[in-house]
Parts: sequence; C-alpha cells; structure tokens
Amino acid sequence: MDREWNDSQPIYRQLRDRVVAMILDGVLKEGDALPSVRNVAAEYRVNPLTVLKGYQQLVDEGLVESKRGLGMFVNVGAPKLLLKVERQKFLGEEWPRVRATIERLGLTATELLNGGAHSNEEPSLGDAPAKPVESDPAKKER
Amino acid sequence: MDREWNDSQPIYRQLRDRVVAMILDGVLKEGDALPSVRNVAAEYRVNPLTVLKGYQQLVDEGLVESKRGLGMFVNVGAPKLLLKVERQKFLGEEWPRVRATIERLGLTATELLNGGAHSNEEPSLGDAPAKPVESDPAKKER
DNA sequence: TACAGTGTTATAGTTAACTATAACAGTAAA
DNA sequence: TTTACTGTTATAGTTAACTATAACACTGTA
Repeated sequence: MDREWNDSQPIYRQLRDRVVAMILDGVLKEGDALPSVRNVAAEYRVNPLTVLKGYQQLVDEGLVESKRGLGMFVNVGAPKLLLKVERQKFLGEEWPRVRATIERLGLTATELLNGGAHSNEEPSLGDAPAKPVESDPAKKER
Repeated sequence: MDREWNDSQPIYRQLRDRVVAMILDGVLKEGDALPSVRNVAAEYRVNPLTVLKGYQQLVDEGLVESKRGLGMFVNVGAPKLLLKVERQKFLGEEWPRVRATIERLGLTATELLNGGAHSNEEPSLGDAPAKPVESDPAKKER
C-alpha cells in the first residue's frame, strides 16, 4: 500500500478503496484477515477511528465481516461481487466523466488506452492531437 | 450547466471545474464575463460565498479577472494556458489512477470506447474479457 | 490466570465546507 | 439621483472529517 493521501477524497474512503483494490488484485483472498485497524492506523499515522470508518463501509457493503477479538475478514464471494459492482460503478459514473475530460483536452482515448503515456509525459502543447475522440452525438449531460 | 452535485468533491471545486470546462469548450471565450456570482448561486441554490470561493480559485490561477461592479472575466490567454495545465494534471495524476482501475477491473478497450450510451450496462461477469487493456510493459514494480 | 493481540465505544476538540442573512462598494444606464 | 446590476466582507451557525486519549469487550495462547 501507499503511504500518502489524496486531498480530493476523505481518507476513510481512500482507505476503503485500497482494500477494495487489494481484494480485486487478489492480494486479499476470501477468508483472509484485513490488516488490523491498529496496525493500519499506526503505519499510516492516522486515527484508528478513521480506519474503522473505512472498514465499516466494507462491512456495510457486505464485503467484509468483523469478528471482535479476532479481526476483520474478507467474505466469501466478495471478490466476485466486487468485480461486478465496481465495474458497474466505474462504467456508469467515473468513466463517462473521464471520457468527457479526455475529449475536452483534445486527447484521444484510444491512444491513452493503447499503452500510451501514463506517467508524467508532457504533451507538447503545439501539436494537434492525431485523432481526437469524437464527442458522442447522443451525449446526455446529467 | 448541470444542476447537480457530486458528493466526491466540494461544491466550490466542482464549480471551478465547470467553468474550466466551459472555457475549454469555447463556451466562454477570452474577455467573456462569467455567469454572475449571484445568478449562479440562485440558479444552483447554493450560497453566494460558495460560488465566490470557486471563482476565487480561478482568479488565483490567473485564469479570470475580477472587476468590482462589473463581473468576472476570462483572461486573455486563459484557454491556452488551461489546455496545457489541465493536460499535465490529467496525464500526471488522474489518468494513471483511472488506468490502474481499468486494469484492475479487467475492462477492455472496446468496452470502454464503444459505449455510446453505456450508462448502466452490466458486464456479464461470466465471459472472459475480449482484450483487456494491457498493463504497461515498461511499468516498474516496486 | 495473565497477556497480547483483535474490534469498539466514549469524550472532546479542531478544521474545512457550507449555510443564512445582511450589509458594504463599485459601475452603468434610466 | 435612482435603480439595478456587479463583486466583497461580516457575523454566526451546522455538519462532516479528522484528531488525541482513554477505556471497554472479546479471543487465542503462554
């Protein structure tokens, strides 16, 4: 896990997202114990309550089960459920926004997806984008 | 403009982003007046101070100039500057995250690009992804 | 039993975001 | 001057996020 925080989202949600990522990546498998609240709090120098809040979200989502005195554990079926739910969420909410941004910046989604620049490449401002993504004619703003 | 807010970011930042989008899209050109603080506040049913805070960000970024009694105006050079800065920000910060998510969810380029009205399509969990977005071969593990 | 791990709750304080309400200040036009 | 727009500041209150510190409750093991 990474040790830094993003100012664009509350810590507890980022925490939740990181655990989700670990489950999706198979780092945490069904039945596995999550890193303990206290450990995480110490390692990231964050308040235990903040960690708990993030973890509680996962419990509320039915992904994780809490066993007092033992720890918190990845539920059976969580990875599968997660893949489904997160895909829906991404395709329905995040991707449309991102895609709009890409178009707005005159970048091409195809290029970006096909192993183009990820890291810190500066697009020379001058050159016209090779093949801008056509904006969707049926695009509905909402 | 849209009338709704996203819980993932403070309103004033979303407001700022919308104006940025309008500038990039050419809806607001150099020298144009932004929608007035009071109008926006009324239309979106938001506090004038919140709108002002969003607008102030733009002033601080050198994109907009404020003229008391007159309004706030898009600076000369703002669109060009914006394109450069926002591209850098997107490629350096947002895209890497988004890309990681895409890979994690095993989504395919076709799935992402062909969805005109992809809103709430459920990716049938069963079928193997046709051609997952490849992770960068040059990516360094650490 | 004692102990060292777990999760959980209680108390209380700080800060950022947002809100309502009101007033102040500058510009242009009737 | 009056009116109707602009941006701006002042005062004060609410809520969510985060923090520190401490205690409570449970489990497995020495």
